Amino acid sequence: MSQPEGITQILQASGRRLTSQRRLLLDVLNEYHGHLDAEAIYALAKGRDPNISLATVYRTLKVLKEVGVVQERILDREGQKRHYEMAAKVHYHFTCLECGQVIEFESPLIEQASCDLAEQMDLEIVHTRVHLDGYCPNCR
Amino acid sequence: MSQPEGITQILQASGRRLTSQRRLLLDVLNEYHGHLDAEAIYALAKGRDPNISLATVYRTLKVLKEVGVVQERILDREGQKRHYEMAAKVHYHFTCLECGQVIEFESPLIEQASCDLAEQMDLEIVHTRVHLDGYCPNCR
DNA sequence: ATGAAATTGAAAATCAATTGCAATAGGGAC
DNA sequence: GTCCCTATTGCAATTGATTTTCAATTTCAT
Repeated sequence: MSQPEGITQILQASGRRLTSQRRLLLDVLNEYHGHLDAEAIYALAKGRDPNISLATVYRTLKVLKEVGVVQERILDREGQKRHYEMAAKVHYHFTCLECGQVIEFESPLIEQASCDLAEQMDLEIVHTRVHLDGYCPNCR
Repeated sequence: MSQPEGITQILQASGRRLTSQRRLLLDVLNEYHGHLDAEAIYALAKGRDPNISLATVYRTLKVLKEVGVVQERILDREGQKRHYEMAAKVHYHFTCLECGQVIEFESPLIEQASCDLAEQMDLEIVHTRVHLDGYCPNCR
């Protein structure tokens, strides 16, 4: 019930299978809709299936990314690790350099900037990554 | 002559020294103003000083980053490695997913979007990362 | 020139992410 | 339901970028 029906089909359409591990990870991602890193996802998943391995987490995230169900982000300025979330409508992120909180936002202006550029330079833009960092109201 | 005078001062102001290795890396970064990764910088530097080590390259890039002389970027969507360039006026990047070419661009719209958000959410924005990928005119 | 402190090279260590392999488990065909 | 082929898994080992440790060297204020 926690899975949108489509996902099985999406996976199977590309000859993939919906295993219990994949179902579990989808559950986790759906429930904790923040921006989890692989380690955090692993920890949460392990709480329900102690046998799941970190390698499976990475492999599953890769698959879910490929089929467009989850999105991968680099949220910390150091870029050391990646964070994952269920694919949602286009939005961007702001990270507070002090407390680490992540704020999501949308921005038609940015979309327009990207369209402008595409037209002007004759590009086909597939993906737009935008990330701001700075200080949130509490920390500034 | 290839070094802006300021850099020595900038380094020394923070109790750092301008060593031959640092001078060399600054030369390299100034001459090849593209977006080099640490390995490429290392290769170029090694051509002139075979004794320089990769660790020094990383350490120096870190220092130059800290004093604001170079900027670090994540240009490939995989985010596996970082690229470096001399700090210049604010600009963003587009990477062709096919041929890998990087196109730089400026965008007042993006700056405005970021200012708008800052005001609206009461944020202080320190840094704006924007990166587009897609296909360049030749590859689309 | 002297010396304290910063910096270096080389090798080892980290850390996130990936991969090889043998064992396991989906899920279509019967 | 049973069979079988193949995708997937867990585990351990590996990769690849970056960082750190440490003894030796170099910078630069005095």
